[in-house]
Amino acid sequence: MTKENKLLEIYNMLLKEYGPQGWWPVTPRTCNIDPKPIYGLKASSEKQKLEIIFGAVVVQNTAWKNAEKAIINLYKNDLIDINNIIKIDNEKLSSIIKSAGYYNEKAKKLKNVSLFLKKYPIKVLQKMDLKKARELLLSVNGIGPETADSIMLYTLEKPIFVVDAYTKRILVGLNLIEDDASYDEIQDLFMKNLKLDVKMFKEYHALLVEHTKRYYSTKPYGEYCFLKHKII
DNA sequence: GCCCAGGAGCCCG
DNA sequence: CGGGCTCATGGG
Repeated sequence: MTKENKLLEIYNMLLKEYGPQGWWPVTPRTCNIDPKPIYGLKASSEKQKLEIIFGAVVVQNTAWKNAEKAIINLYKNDLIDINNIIKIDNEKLSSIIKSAGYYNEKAKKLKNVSLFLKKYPIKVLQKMDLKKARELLLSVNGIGPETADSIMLYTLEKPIFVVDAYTKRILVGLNLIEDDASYDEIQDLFMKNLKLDVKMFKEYHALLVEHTKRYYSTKPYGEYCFLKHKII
């Protein structure tokens, strides 16, 4: 099987096994009393798009449940708002996102991102050339490759494949890449062998995360991974 | 007590 | 350019 076919086959099998994941979870527009990010919604409002961007920062190297609490707390304090984030003092912001861990760092990051978005609003980034938008995002202190690509894919809806530690772990497990493969290398593998499809890229990344939770979170990684027997 | 979670920046050779 | 260190809470 070619790599192209393998990558597509993996996607189809994961989708069949787990069903659509509906990433990225966002709080419904009308739900302001008891905010909670829900899977399977379309981020239609500007606030929902901003929630995804802030969420991408807050969830860095953190369990989603811990990040989710922080996002809900931001929401309740009317901080899914660029200007309010810029206004609030670091110490107070830190305490609000405490549950997500690295709260001092992440408070600074949220401010950096907000200042950036004031200069380059979401709508402006959306119209921009794909490579240019990614480059600008990466220039923000606190936005690395995975966070930039998550924003590109889930907020700006650009056809970029999001790579994370899990993606690599699974691909190494299936002997599709070497364990020293770089971020860009892995991203190229997906983007050069698959149709550039935003909807599919969103699902694929989410499915890989789900697959990791089941088969690649405890060593030895991928021991009972059902893909191993089917992907040759 | 340990390990890990939907990473990134900085420093150092 | 790459490896090691730091940032930190909460659940298993």
